Parts: sequence; C-alpha cells; structure tokens
Amino acid sequence: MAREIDPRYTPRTIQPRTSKDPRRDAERTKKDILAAAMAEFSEYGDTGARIDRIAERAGVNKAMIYSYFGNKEELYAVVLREAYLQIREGENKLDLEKLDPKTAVVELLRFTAHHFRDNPWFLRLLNTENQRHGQTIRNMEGVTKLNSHLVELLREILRRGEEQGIFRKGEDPVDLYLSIAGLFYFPLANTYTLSVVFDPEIGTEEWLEKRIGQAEEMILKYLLIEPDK
Amino acid sequence: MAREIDPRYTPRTIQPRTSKDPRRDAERTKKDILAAAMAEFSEYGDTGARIDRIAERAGVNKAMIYSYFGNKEELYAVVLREAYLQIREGENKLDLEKLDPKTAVVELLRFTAHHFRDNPWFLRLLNTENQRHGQTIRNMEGVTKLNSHLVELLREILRRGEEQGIFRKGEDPVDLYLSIAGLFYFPLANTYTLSVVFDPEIGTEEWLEKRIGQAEEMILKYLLIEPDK
Amino acid sequence: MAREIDPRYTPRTIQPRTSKDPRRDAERTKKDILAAAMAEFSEYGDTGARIDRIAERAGVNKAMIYSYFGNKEELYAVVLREAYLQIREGENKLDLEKLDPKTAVVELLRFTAHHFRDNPWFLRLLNTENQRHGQTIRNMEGVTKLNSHLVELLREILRRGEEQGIFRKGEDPVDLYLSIAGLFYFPLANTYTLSVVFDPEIGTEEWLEKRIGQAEEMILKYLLIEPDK
Amino acid sequence: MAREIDPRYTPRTIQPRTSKDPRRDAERTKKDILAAAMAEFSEYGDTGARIDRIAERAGVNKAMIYSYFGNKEELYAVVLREAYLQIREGENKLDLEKLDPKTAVVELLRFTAHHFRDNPWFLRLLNTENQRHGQTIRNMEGVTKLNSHLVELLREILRRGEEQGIFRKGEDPVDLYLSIAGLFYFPLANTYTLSVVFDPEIGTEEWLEKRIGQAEEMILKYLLIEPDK
DNA sequence: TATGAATGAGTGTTCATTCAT
DNA sequence: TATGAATGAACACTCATTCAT
Repeated sequence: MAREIDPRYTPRTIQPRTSKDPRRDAERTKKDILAAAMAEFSEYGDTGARIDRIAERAGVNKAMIYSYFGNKEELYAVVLREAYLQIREGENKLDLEKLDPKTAVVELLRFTAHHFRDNPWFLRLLNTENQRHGQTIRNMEGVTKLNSHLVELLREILRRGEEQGIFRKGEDPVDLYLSIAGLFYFPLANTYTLSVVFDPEIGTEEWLEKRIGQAEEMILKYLLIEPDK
Repeated sequence: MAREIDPRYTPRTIQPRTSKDPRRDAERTKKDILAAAMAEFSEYGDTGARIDRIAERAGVNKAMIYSYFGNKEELYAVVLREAYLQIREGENKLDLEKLDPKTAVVELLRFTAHHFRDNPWFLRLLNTENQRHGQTIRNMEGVTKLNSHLVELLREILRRGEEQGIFRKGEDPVDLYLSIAGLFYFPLANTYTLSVVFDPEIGTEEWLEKRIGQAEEMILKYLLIEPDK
Repeated sequence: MAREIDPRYTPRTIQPRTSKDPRRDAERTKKDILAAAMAEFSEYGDTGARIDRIAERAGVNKAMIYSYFGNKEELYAVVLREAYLQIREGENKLDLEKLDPKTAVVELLRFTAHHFRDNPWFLRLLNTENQRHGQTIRNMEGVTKLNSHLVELLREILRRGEEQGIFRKGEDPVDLYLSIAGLFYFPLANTYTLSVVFDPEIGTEEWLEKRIGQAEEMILKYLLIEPDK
Repeated sequence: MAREIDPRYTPRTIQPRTSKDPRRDAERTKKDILAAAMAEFSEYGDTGARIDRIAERAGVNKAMIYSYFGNKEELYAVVLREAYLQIREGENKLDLEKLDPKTAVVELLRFTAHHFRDNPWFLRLLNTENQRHGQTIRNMEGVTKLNSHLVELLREILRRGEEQGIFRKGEDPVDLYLSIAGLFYFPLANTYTLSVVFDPEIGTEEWLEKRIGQAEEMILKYLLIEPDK
C-alpha cells in the first residue's frame, strides 16, 4: 500500500559515494546496507520493506545485499539485533551502577525518554517484530543475555535503594522498567495518531520535557518510601 | 516475508454461508468483509495484509471487496474508523460520569487494561497507522470529535476530584490518559519481544492482575493529594 | 546459455486465441499451458525452461500458470507424467494381447521406433529427468503401476511364444524392452551429434525404415528359436 | 530449478592448492577449470551449469575462467571437444585392427559398455549437446575427422569378416556401431527413470555383465553367417 | 597471474485490481 | 449480487560478466 514519504524518517547516515571512485570497500558497503535496511524496515515494516529501496538508499547494487546478508529475512534479523545492541549500549554508557539509587532511576528514565524520542525507528522495529509474533527474536542467539544485563543492573539499584531505606521493598526490576518505558513508549510510538485524536503537541521538545517531569514524579512517588523528604 | 501462523489471531467470527442458498445479502457480505479486513490488517499491517486472504476469511469473492469498498486503501480506512468506534463505545458504556472521581479513574484504568489485553488487534492497528505516519487518520472526518468525548469525560472527572479536594490541581486529562494507557500499552503491545528478552509471564492473566494493582497504586499516588488516608 | 531456435521443436499445438474474445475457458487455458510447458521443458530442460516463455507460448498470463499449476517444479511434474501417459497409451492401443507373439513383438518395435521419432520431446524429457537423478519421477504416484502394465503385457507375449515353442526360454520382458527401445533411442536421441560425427542421414524417413528392418532382424534372430523357418 | 545433490556425481579430482603458495601456475589452473567444467556441464547441462560452481570446484577465482576461456559458451565448447577426445582415445587403445574380426566386435562392444557405465558424464554431455540441437558441435573443427577414424576401423573389421566368410555382407559400420552403442546407451543414460519404472537393478555391476552377454549374443547372431558353428 | 567487489539483465513468484459472465 | 478467469506491475533473488587492485 502506497505511503507518503516523510523525510524525517529517511535519515541520511549514508555518505554519498564519490561518483568517480566507487571505493571498493566491503566493510563500508556492508555498513551502508545495514544503515539503509534499518531505516527501511523501521519505516515500512517487514512485509513493506523493499530490497530495491534498501539498495537504492545504500547506493549499492541489489546483489551485494544478498552477497553480504543472505536474504531479506536474515538482513531483518541483523537489523533487529543491531537495534537492541544500540539501546542497551546507550544504557550501559549511563554507568548507573556508579550513581545513588534515586539518581540512577531518574537517569534511566530520562535516557529512555530521549532514546525513544530520538530513535523512533527503534519503536517501529519493536512494533514490527511483535506483529511477526516475535518470530525472529525468539530464535536469536544472545538476546536474552544482552537484555538480562539491564535487569540485573536495575535489580542492584533497587536492592541498594531498599538497603538505604529509601525504596519500597520487593519491587521487581522488570515491572519498574515496564512502567518507565511505558510512560514514554505509548505517546512516542503513537505520535501520529495521538496528535490527531488528542493533542497536536505530543512529541514536541516542550511536550517531552513536561512529560519527563510528570513521569519522574509518578515513578518516584511510587518507589520512594517518603517521597516528600 | 513469510510469517508463522498463530491460530489465536485468526478468529473465525464469520458464520459460514449456507452453501445451498448464497442469499444475496449485501449487508451481511459487507459486514463479513469488514470483520475479515479488521483481522487481516491487525495481524499483518497495511503492507502485509492480503486482499485474497480477506476474501477467503470473509467467505466472499474478491471482486465483492472492490465493489463494496473501492480498493485496499479505502477498506483500510473503514477498518481504522471502526476500531476507534469500538474502543470509544466501550468506554462510553462505563458511565464514568456517574461514579465518584477516584472510582472513575480506577474503572477507566481497569477497562483500558482489559480492553488492550482483549483486543490486541486494536493495538496492532494503532501500530500500523503510526507506521504509515497517520496518513489515513489525518484525513478522516469526525475522528477528533469521536475521541474528544473521552477527554471531556476525563476533564470532568478531574474537575470534580479537584473540587472535592482529593485530586491534585491542574492535571491535564490527556496527560493522565497517556499515563494510564502507557502503563498497559507497552507490555501488551510488545508481549512477544518482552517475553523473550525479559519475562515469559508478561501478558498472562496473573501478570495482568498484578500489573493492574501496581498501575492503580502508581496513578493514585500521583493523583490523590493524600493517598494514604 | 543462448540457444538457436529450431522451429521444428516449437510445435504449434496451441490454437491462437481470437483476439477479440479471450474466451475465459479454464479448461482450455490449462491445456494450452500444459502443451506449452511440454514443448519448453523438452527443448530447454528443467533449468533452461522459462516460465515467461511458457506463458508466451501458451498465450496466457504468467500468473495463470501459478494459479493452475502451483510452481515450476509442479508444472514439470505434470509434464513428465503426461509424457509417460502418452507413450503407454500409444502402446495400449496396439492391442498386443490380441496378436500372435511374433507379430506382437514386431508391432511393439515399430510403434516404439515411430513414437520416438515422432515425439522427440519425449526423449528430451527422459534426458532431463535423468539429469535430475530422477528426482521427480521417484516421488511420483502411480508411475510404477502405469509402466508395469507394459511389462506384464510383454511377459505374457513371451510366455505365449515359449508355449508355442517359437521363442527362446527365460527371456526377461524388461531386457527385451531395453533392447528394442535402445536400438532406436540412441540414434534418435542423439540425431544432432550423430549426424555431425557419423552420418547426416540419421533420423530421416528412409533411414528409419532401414533401421526398423535391421532392428527387427536383430531382435527376432535373438528371440526366435529357429528364425530361418 | 533446485536439484538434489548426488555426491557420486561431484568427484573431487582436483588437488587442493597449497594455501601458502598459490604457485601461479597458468597451466594447472586451466586444467583444473576444464576438469571442473566437465563435471558441472555433465551434471547440470548447459543452462543449468553455474560459473560460480565451476570456479568453486576448480578452486580458482571466477575471473580466471573468463581470462582463460572467454565465456561460458566457449568453455562449454572446449568441454565438449575434450569429451570426444577422451572416448575416441579409449577406443584407439583397443588396437582393434590387430584382432580377428569377431573378437574385435566383441571387444568394442565390451569397451563401449564399460565406457558408458564408467563415464556417465559423457552420456550427459551428449544429451546436452543434442538438446542444444548440436549448435556447438556443428561448428566445431576437426570433429568429423576425429570420429571418422572409428568408422574406418569398423569398416575394415567388417571387410575382413566378410572376406573370411564369417560376417554377413554389406553391413554398414555406422549401423553396427549404432546398434552396439544403443543396447547400452539407453539403459545407462536413463538409469534413474528406468530403475523407477521398470527395475531397480538396472545399472548395477551384475546387471551390466548380464546385459553384455545378451548384447553379445544379439549382435553376433545378427552379424555372423553361421553363429552356431 | 590472481582476487574479491560490483553490476545489470534476468527469473520465479506474488498481488492488487479488472473483466466477462 | 456474485463468481472465477485474467492481467500487469512488482518483488525477492540469481547469475554471467566486468572492474579495480
């Protein structure tokens, strides 16, 4: 089904190749294809993504895609894995383990908000993979390990908070993450529909800052034993 | 791209036509097509949906779809509108205006939780329309009006809560709805991926009940002035 | 690899459709496709055959082929089965069981010679299927039964010949068939190469008649106990 | 069209190159390519053969094939010529001119039987070239001369046999060769299909020995004036 | 001499849509 | 109103061939 093209979602991470010298560089070609594929799969979903378009976006010959990635299905799997790698990598950079528990929770919340806003393609990929019933991620190696790191980090933060007597007891790290993520995922994944049916401001810079404030208050009121102090 | 078939998402709501007498019934044919199209678009998205499959699901001839709905694009628009009609209709049945403010908020939260869980196709349709950049809903008549009713209802509840001195002041009804919906939307729209990367229990009956409890507490602690009393 | 087109091998069994009225006739379309496919697979082999060309030859849209036959592989299987049906049908029409043993053998030999000459595509299909290591015929239902009929017929002829004291004892019907067929198959399947390396007359009408005489003499001298009488 | 892989037909006659020192050896590279090409064209035919596979089989880079042989078509021509060279060379080694006529015929028959059985790729190449309507061999220099030697040899044998009063008069050497070859070519070129439709034993060692006996008897009864004596 | 990257024309197959009845 | 046949433009994927190093 035809879709309007929205330039915001056609990131140009790919450097146009110098027309004179196609630079026979396998590594770069591979990267270009991956970048193009991430954009394409995010925008159009698994069934809507077109190999032709990916090749065009990457500025490479279609056959290269097959040579480097096998087929559309495998390319999609690489894209999906890459998406998870990127968000977890961002989280790791926060060095949450070095922060005091309350700050750590707030930092994670802010990072999540910005990551979701800055990487709408990540949300789209999640959509797609769930529409596929998780067919690909289910059989992907190393994903559980990759993500369990975040859970362990959160668990440790909650434990320290409990120990210090500031966090409620028995809070599950996964539940906490679902709440934090959910408060931003819903409006940011559905910006287009929500801005039509509810409020055109949703998704703007100001809206996000306000939203972060609300979410922070909500999470902390729930988590802290005496939030007023 | 090939997808595994999940029977749970292929409901057979359509009564098989009596083979003897096709009973040329325009109204019923139309309804059957619409029901089939809702299932199909929800499962496969706009680009993944297949006219052939819709016809088969509806038990009608493909040409009928074109005769009644014009083309795939227009059929999708009707499906999308129908989805909004259904959820708002559900909300209206709650008669929130007759409940005291706190109960009203809790009821809306519970309804939303169950509606999302029981109608995963609705979440999928939202996904799809957002992946389309809201192309269809943006040009759809009467949608704003349809949805503004819920906002007005919530606004009235918040107003009464403020008046009674139990709700915080200045809370925006849209923000509140985004929070309530978000707490359930994220885990329920991404059950497949989340159950792989975080916790296989996500989405089960017990999980939902527990989740409702947490969400209730979170929302009320945020909203009520003195939640403890 | 490009091949010259030899009009002799592009039989026009297909009636050109009246341009005005495409005559929506499923049965005829199916037949046209099958006829075109037989020609194409015979000429080009399994890997060389082109769906596009089959569609063009049959004067139908490519998609019809998939609608009626599934895919190239299945179409090939139907073609192969049809080839066997045709030769065995021809043999059955001979009513060998009603002839005296010697005449029966001669008639079978003559039929085989003419069938091979008149249906070079049958020989080509055999080539192809053997180049495929019999992949398709091995899994084809009913083929053994279809062909075992001929063997039983021959066995009965040999038995009667033995009984009448004119045929040698213990001759195996399969061996006999291999000899008869072989005497014609080799020159007729390899007409092109043989006419270059040995004798340009191979395959002509006169050559075939002479060949039949030789083969008859050879087979009978071997089979009859007292060929002179 | 996908084919199952039969390891029997994928001989590894090519010595793996010492990875350390590619030993830039033009002659050896050429030979390796030719050997690989013979296997490939025999197995898959002209249209089915793949340059990629030939390169892999030969353990050389694809571009080498183009550098040494021009293109696929020309490579095929070299393969075809080589095939004829090999069989005629085998026949020449028999020294038929030194044997008495009857023995010579029997020896040729036995050699042909074993050569066909041991070199199925030769039969496949013949198939292929005939399926191409002899396009390549027709324009190949020196082929007629190459093959006419066998005919002359046979002619001389028949002449001596006639002279000695043991062979029938006027037998044509080409006809005789067609008979001898045909008795083995048909079953050996079609082993796969015949073993399905008629008898799974066709092509085995025991079968061949039995077959040689029958063929010998058949040819001699036809050729000798008084076979009993 | 040799390699691996790159290309463009195919090649099997699917799918939204229309037509004749 | 309803059906099944038919179409043409895509679409995923392959392959012979060339290019830069």
